[in-house]
Amino acid sequence: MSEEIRVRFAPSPTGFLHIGGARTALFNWLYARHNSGKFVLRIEDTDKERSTDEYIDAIIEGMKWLDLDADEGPFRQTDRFDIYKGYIDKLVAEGKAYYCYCSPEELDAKRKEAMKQGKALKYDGKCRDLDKPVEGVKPVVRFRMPHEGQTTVEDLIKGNVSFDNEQLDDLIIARSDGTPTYNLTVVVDDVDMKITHVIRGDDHLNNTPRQTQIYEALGYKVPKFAHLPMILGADKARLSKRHGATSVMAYYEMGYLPDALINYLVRLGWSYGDQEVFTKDELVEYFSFENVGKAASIFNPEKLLWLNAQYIMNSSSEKLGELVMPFLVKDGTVKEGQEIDMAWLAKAIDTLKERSKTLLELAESLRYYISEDVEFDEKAKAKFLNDNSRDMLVELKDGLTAISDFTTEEIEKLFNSIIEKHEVKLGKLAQPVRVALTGGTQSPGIFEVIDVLGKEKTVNRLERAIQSI
RNA sequence: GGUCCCAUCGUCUAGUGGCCUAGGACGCUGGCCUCUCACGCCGGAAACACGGGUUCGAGUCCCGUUGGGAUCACCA
Repeated sequence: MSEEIRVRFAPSPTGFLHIGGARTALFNWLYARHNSGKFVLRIEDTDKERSTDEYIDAIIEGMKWLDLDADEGPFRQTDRFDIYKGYIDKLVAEGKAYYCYCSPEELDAKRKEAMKQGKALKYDGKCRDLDKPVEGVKPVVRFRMPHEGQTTVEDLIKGNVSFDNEQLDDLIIARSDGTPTYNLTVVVDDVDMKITHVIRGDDHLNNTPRQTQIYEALGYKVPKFAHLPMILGADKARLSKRHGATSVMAYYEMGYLPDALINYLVRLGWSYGDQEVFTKDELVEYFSFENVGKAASIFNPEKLLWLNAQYIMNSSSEKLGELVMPFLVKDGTVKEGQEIDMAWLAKAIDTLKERSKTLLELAESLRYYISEDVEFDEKAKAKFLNDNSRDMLVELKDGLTAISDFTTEEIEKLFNSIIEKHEVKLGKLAQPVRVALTGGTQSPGIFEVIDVLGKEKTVNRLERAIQSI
């Protein structure tokens, strides 16, 4: 019997959950679900200077929105300092790590010098063989890296990657205040949490041989690795605020559906033949590292927008009604405490969902259905609400008022009789009506709009438009 | 600069030596549909970075060049 697959997402709470982190979390989640394994969330907050509880909450909020549910955690490394301490002491006792008394300033100066001379920026090993402590200096602990041979990382995505051990320097595993650093904690935790596959961004690939050495010094089996290619901005630089929104929750605010973001993100680096749109179940079923590419990819907001439109189009109007409510409340279309008939809202959304790329757009369009009055677009009013259309609008208003059976069929008959009488095409009447009812020149089919609005609102708005001429 | 990774349309990608006259998707674009806007449908422009090998045959394998990225903290 094979061992259970266990993966983890291990963000550092020094910022919000961003696009890159979300993609890493997603691939971990997919791998766990595909293999019926476990997905662990671990917060790497050993850097107390930069980590905050707010960011921990923000990361959890982002994952919750994306519905990337963890099976275990969140674990916090700051709760585990005793564990790391034990391992650090053990390493020192066995001579696999040593105290280093060099000051940060001294190290910095050496780095700059090395940079100037174009040499490798590597710790020179000054304290490596020191036999007694330096008085009055709080030392850091350094891991004693081997200087000879090679370390090969077996990566599920990149293949075998070899590094000369000569390259590896004696990295710091404990700060002078005794707190552990990343390269130690990540190894200890992955061992302790029985992580079988380390799936992370390929910016970690260069760290991997160092970590491999630590695994071996501790006497543990190294897990499997899968280093995901980076997500870059349009200028091929690392994705940052300059490239637009990078925080996952910003996409919530812009009216994106979580599944659309997921679908977009998964196709950045992964593919399944020519398929573009996937359900979550399909993703779980199809996901495999064999189909993960090696090259970095560029974040393309247009394609995400298109996917979001697809997801909106294919969502039920009832569900969209629920999702769009917060946006309606936020922009004031729906007042605090105002009752909205959700069945009616769904009917309104039926007419709008194939012309809304985001929930924000949907909310905006919904305004002319929900609000009492509509504001006329100046140019539209000038072009369509004028003496040319006035008579037809009056006839329509009177005709609609007189209709007892307010059905689309009857309404269409009325429209036809008016345009026949005036010898014009439907557009000549439909556009002025559209402006009268929605305030602008773009909307769903005019009969759909009237149907959603109902008799009273339709007649009132026509009256108001006529008065404005 | 050292080390490591990477390289198919503008972008995401299919391609695992002959099925490639290189396929799909976004975007762009011409048309159809039509009461507007969308949706949808039909069509178009658009790529194997370059140079050497290996092979009967290379987008696919190897080497080099070029280009891009990552990393080199008492950050993770």
